[in-house]
Amino acid sequence: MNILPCSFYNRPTLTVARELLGKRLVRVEDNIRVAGIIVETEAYVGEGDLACHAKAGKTPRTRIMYGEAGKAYVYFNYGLHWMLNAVTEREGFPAAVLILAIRPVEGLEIIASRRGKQPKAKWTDGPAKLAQALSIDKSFNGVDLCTRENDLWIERGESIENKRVIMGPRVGLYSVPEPWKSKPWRFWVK
DNA sequence: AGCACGATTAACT
DNA sequence: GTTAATCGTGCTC
Repeated sequence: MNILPCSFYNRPTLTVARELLGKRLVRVEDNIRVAGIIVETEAYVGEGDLACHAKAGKTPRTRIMYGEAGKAYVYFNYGLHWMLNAVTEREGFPAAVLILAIRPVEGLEIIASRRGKQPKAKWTDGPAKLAQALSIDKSFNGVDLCTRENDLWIERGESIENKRVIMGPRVGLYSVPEPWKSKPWRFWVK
């Protein structure tokens, strides 16, 4: 079985964010695989991280992040967009890894049908773009990513050497105070 | 019940 | 570089 087990996610969030690079995000629609290699992630770590939604504590929205590692946390933003996260760390500690970008490798026709108005390089190079390309919305909030049952999981993929990995500040955190705004908790493949 | 704002995107100039 | 699109969430009254 190539699917990453829940134990993969039940570790420090920064470690999971780094190791998700090169893994294969898989979505199954009508028995057709739509998938891509993860090339960019960000870590959101606990109530103390003022960039993390869990800064507001346990609410209906953040409830999933307090649950078991290996669940999907999907939320709606800017009144338009869905974002996919993987919940990390032990139950009770709210943390997750946001999947920011993938490189499409399977189901290219389906992706093109949803993203074809844009050039290929921009099909899945943002969190809301890949959610649209893989048809991920609120119905996936809270689903288990560690099984084949929910038509959404993450598999082993490519090995990414450290020298190909760049770390930098997370994006889009306009009103987040320092030092959280500048924490180098974004990881991407060169 | 009302309000300000957001882990973005695409289409502008 | 700037900006509209668009609504759920969490906070205040």
